[in-house]
Amino acid sequence: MQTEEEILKIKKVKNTAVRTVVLRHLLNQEKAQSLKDIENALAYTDRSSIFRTLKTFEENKVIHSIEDGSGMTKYAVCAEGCNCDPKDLHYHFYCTNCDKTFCLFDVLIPKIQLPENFKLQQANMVVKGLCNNCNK
Amino acid sequence: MQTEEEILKIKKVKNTAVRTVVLRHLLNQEKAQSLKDIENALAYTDRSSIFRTLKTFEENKVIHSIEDGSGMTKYAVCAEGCNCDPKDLHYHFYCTNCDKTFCLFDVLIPKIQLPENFKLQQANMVVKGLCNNCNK
DNA sequence: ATAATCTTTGCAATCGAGTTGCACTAAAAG
DNA sequence: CTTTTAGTGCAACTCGATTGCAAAGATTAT
Ligand SMILES: [Mn+2]
Ligand SMILES: [Mn+2]
Ligand SMILES: [Zn+2]
Ligand SMILES: [Zn+2]
Repeated sequence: MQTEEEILKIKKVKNTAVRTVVLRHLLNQEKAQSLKDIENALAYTDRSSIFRTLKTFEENKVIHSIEDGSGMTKYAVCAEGCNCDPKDLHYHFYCTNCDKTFCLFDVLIPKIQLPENFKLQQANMVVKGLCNNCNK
Repeated sequence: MQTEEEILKIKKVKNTAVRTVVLRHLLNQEKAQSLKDIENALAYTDRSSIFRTLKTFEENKVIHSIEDGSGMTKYAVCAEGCNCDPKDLHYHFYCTNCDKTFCLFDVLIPKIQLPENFKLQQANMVVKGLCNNCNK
């Protein structure tokens, strides 16, 4: 597991106080975080600073965003070596009971055969249902 | 192809002026429509009426919604026989160039092997890239 | 080291998609 | 026809996202 500093160095994002603490928070969570989640966790850091940090992280592929339909965009740290291109595609699971959203890095995503002449660039794949904790 | 009246009858949704015109509009489009798209197309119908119509349609499985990451939820008429359960899952394609979003009814969606004890209920699968028109 | 320049941060204001309360109208039931 | 229920239009509001701006911090040039 890489440290915040290593990740930022690799992704060529300058290290600052806010960036370090936001990235550390994301690394410590198992579920993808919304802006509000992060804001609540980091009580003394301003929302817009976190917001801009997330934008910077996303542009530089430190994190990726997930639209899970909850109304708030969620963010998760990219896997080591991820370049946010089609080969790094993976599903996300949104639990309709506990609201957890996380990356299913281990679930194989098959090659998607698009119609003639379509070009795949990215994807937002969200599978919804009950997580193991809630499916009882 | 079913008429608006037939669809509403099958789905047990009472037919009204607003509902007919909204459904007709959706049927006439090849791409999924946002609330604003519909509002613009139906100049004399109120936004909140369209909004509530869409909610009613979705609850009764006349249409399904798509979160394509554009910031606006899109809506598309369900295929004949669709019941909005896992077996009716299909991908959606969002063209990052022309902003069209549509249902890929013809692209096979493989069985998704979820982790132990997870239960699949629905999904929001959006593949992004260039459509055949824009990929030139 | 100091000054000039660029970047990041915090705060407040704003935007806009989505949603709701309420009164009015239309349709269905009695 | 009268009562009840459902649908509509309008205005107001919510809330996540985004932006303008000035202060603070970091970097580069002199
Ligand atoms: Mn992910
Ligand atoms: Mn669809
Ligand atoms: Zn759960
Ligand atoms: Zn296109």
